[in-house]
Amino acid sequence: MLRTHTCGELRNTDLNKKVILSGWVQRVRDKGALIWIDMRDRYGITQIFLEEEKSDDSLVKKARELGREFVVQVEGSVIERASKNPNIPTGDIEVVPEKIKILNTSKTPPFTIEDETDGGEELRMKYRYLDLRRKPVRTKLELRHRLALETRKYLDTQKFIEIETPVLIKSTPEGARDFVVPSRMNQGQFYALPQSPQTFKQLLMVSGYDRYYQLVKCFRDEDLRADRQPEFTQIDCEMSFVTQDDVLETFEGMTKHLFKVVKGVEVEDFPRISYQDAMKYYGSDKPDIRFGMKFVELKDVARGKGFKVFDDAELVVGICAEGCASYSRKDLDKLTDFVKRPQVGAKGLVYVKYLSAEQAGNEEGSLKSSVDKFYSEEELKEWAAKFNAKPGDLLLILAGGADATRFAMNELRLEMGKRLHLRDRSVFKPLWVVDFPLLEWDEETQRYYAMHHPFTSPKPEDVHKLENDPGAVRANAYDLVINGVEIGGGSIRIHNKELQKKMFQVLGFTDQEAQSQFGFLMNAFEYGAPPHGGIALGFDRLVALFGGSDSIRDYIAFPKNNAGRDVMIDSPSEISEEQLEELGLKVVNSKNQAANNK
RNA sequence: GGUCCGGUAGUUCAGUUGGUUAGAAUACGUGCCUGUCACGCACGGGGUCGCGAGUUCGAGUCUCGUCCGGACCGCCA
Repeated sequence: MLRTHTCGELRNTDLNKKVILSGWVQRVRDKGALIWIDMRDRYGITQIFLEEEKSDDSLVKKARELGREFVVQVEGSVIERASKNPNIPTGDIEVVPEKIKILNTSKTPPFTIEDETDGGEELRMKYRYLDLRRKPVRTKLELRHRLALETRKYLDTQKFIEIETPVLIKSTPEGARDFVVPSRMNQGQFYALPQSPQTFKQLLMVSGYDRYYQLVKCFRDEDLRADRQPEFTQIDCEMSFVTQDDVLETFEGMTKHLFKVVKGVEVEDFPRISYQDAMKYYGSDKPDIRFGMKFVELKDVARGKGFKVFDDAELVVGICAEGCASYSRKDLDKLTDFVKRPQVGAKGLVYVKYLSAEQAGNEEGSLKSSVDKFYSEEELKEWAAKFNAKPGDLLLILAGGADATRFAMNELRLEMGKRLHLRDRSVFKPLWVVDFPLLEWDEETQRYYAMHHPFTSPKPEDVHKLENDPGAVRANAYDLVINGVEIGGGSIRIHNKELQKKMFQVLGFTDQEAQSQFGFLMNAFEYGAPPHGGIALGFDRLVALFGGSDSIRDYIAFPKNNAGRDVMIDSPSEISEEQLEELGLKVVNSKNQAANNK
């Protein structure tokens, strides 16, 4: 037997027991006459204790051979510690060894295996198998496991069944770039890895599996971010004979369940706001509603006073930052620099300080702004009223084209939320964003694209606009947003062949293209397709949100870096001439050739 | 495709206006230490300053290029 107990379970109640432990050497503290060895495994740390005088010479010698991360087996008895350590669960006891066996040696690791490691990101990713030994990383993977388990348990109680769908599928031009896999048996042809199991789950609905789910890897060949990996996991679901409300209620229930059992948090009912209102009040389709600071539009009160910037603007919009009238010139300059960054893109920032009586040095308080030249105090007061601003508050105003200004104001609102500590990681505010537009016009290619995907159904009352005003058609589509993070989205699907055909027409597909790419789905719709709809939640993002992090990388055992590389196994990599030959492929252009050959 | 930040000891970093032999902490090694638990003390080894070119009497430091890593914009139905 290699062990009778783990390194995390022995307590006072185990005194005098003969035990065998196996694990890694965390640290040896050799004080000459006394030697302590911290032994670590997944479950915790147990202290091994030797006295030079009372122990066998060979045992002491063996103990002194141990280095960090050696794998050892210790046989001995549990005793009470002379001086206890209240900071760890096993801190009342220690094990006095009779035998120490080195199961394997270890090189000194390139960084310390400690909660607060000295290793940088790059090194930890290269030696990810060592990084995973660290408790903070292990805790994150344990959280991931727990969420996966509870998701499955909940969906099982709701009569969902998990069905696997294929990974080698067919490339389609819509949406994100596909990862592509060459076929040896069909040279010159390629599989694609799924961006989502979308069409398969819809086919399962046609087959009568009216509640399907899958925790499934999906793949998108697009550039990465802290919250985007080329392979990622979705909680993918589909239901038949449901309305939009049925889907929202089911997954609101699931989300609440996860918060309750995994985090011990009771979240309130999720508000539902339309895409249009989300854009109007937050400038974003994934608003963070942990704090207010809603947009207020000022065009009607600000125009016609000779301030050209506002007069010429399509949109004049502001937010009210509570208690920020005390901001100095320097603070305001910093905010101005923030909005002028190319990533935010505003031309400038107008402020109005609603000074309190104390700040103004008079009895009533006063209003001071960067546009005092154009607006009287009375007029500024009228603005303040629109914001429900109180003395002591600060109004921040941007103007310009509607889309760009909303975008910049969203960035500014989030920045102010951060500065005012209103984005508390222990607070969770989910919401549904509903009534998304069905289509999005793309200037570059001069055509409409499906905002969600081409299988999303238009709202029945808007279907008649498909011909003449496709941009105005709203979809039965919804997103789940939590704390400003898009956690998932879905829709009620089209289940009628004619409507699906029409949708492809609007998207600029010829009948032939639609038939060759999605014919299997439209054919299936002719054999009794039930009304259906579903949702997919980004599992990695959900786990990171639960863990209180913006980056999903730490919650993935073996993630890729921001260039899509796995620096541990060094992939992607070239393949041999023989492999290329078999696949009927030839590399004609490789900018990485030189780098890889070094 | 673009913008920004970084690369100096095993590791994390400092390094002044361009100027003598590039430092600290930690890790590692050796010795001492009877209750440690981030043990302590003493001593020691450890450097292609990412790489290449340029400017200069002289480059870790300035310029250009390049590679690597990180963050972001575009992109992500």
